[in-house]
Amino acid sequence: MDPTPIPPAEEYLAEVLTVVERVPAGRATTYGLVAEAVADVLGRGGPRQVGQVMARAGSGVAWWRIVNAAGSPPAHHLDAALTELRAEGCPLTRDGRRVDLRRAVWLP
DNA sequence: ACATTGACTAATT
DNA sequence: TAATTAGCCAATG
Repeated sequence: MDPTPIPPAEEYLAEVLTVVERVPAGRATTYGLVAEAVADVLGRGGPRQVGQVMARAGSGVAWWRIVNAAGSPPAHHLDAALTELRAEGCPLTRDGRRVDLRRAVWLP
């Protein structure tokens, strides 16, 4: 029988979204950490793959809780992300342009 | 099969 | 602190 008619990319997509859903409001995590969590299950993928998935995911997911290692949300919707994060009470840096990962990071 | 691309990261300057 | 460089992994043309 065919237990997996699921394309690898779709499986990876699903796993990434699962991890993203676990990030609590008011906290944030990085592409790299999500990639590691997914790799623990699927054994493949890296930060760039997570980014690719998020780009495809669109709305319906809390994409603004995923930031790069420096704490900056994706440049595509930087202002929108900062607005959402602020609304959730996510700790930001003094200049208010990035997430203060030292306090806000959530480990998968 | 090869080259290009991308919501990345870490090290260097 | 910010800009640049090199490395990385899979999707796409």
